[in-house]
Amino acid sequence: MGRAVNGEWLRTGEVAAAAGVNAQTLRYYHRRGLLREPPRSDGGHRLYPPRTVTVLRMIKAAQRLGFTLEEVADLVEATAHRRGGPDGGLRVRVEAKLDEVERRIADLRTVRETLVRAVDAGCEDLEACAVNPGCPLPFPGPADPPPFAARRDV
Amino acid sequence: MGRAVNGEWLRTGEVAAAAGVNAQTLRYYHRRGLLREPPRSDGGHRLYPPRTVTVLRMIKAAQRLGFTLEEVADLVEATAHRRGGPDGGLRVRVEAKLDEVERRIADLRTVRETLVRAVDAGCEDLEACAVNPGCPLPFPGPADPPPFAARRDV
DNA sequence: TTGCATCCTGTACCGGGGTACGGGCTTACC
DNA sequence: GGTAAGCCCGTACCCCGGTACAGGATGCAA
Repeated sequence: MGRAVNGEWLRTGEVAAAAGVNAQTLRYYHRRGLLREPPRSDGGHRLYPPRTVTVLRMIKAAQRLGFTLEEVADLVEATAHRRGGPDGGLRVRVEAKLDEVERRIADLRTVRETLVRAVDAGCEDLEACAVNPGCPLPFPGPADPPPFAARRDV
Repeated sequence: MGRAVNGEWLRTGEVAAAAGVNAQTLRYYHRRGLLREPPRSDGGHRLYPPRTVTVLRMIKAAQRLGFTLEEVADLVEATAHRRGGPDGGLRVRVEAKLDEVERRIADLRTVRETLVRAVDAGCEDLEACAVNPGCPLPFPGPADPPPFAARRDV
């Protein structure tokens, strides 16, 4: 398909399709500061250079690695201007995210152990569990109003 | 008059404080169907039995185990009416959640490996990475512009 | 020149889990 | 019986990552 606009420029829908995102998402990313506004046609339609597709794929890749859009915006901005060294602080940010991911894994492992113990204990009623000291569910906080002493130990 | 209702009943703020939640959260849980509406005073103030505090702690415990409020509502409803067996299907639900948590852990482990490789590779520019075959970042789809791929899901 | 696809903007909405605000009534204590 | 704290209700707002819709304007080919 001969790319009408002399093969150099892509329209919103083309970029979106090539990157596998919704066209509305492009506008959203402009608002969020993740993408710079591209030049426009005389009629006001955005005309993107082909590398925008690459940028979008990069954004999606970073998201899959657990970066929020705000963090991605910062990543893009930092590496574009090479703030904080030759890599724009990219390595530092990746390492921080790695720590974060490791903490989340650890948390989830705790959750998993608790669920396993709950299955083993064969709890059969949430309310009974709440007052049963053998129940492994992690009840929060201090004392109940008297007759109902829920478990302590968080 | 006198300490209304003789120490048996708790007011919204007392329940909230005892369970460690915001008082507004109680009303929210009523709307979400997680808590039944309690009786009211003549003036229309809610008067809770002390076990509501236990129920709230139970809800918080379930949330920490990864259940959404919708799932918790279902859990409460199921065990209250003992749908699907003596435990109201509690065990099945806990096992399902356990699977979910394990999948989540596996996903995060993949993410972690990718981050580790990214650090090792010393990527110094997101855009360079995107076109560098040695870069471990998980770019979606094929190379730069065309093939109109439409992958969804992250 | 017409006709249709695509694009533009602003605004509203989804789900998840709440929190905050304002105006008015109740309760508790002195 | 006065006063302040506490509660009532409806509604709006928060974050996050988008998605949808309405009502016009453009682009492009036949």
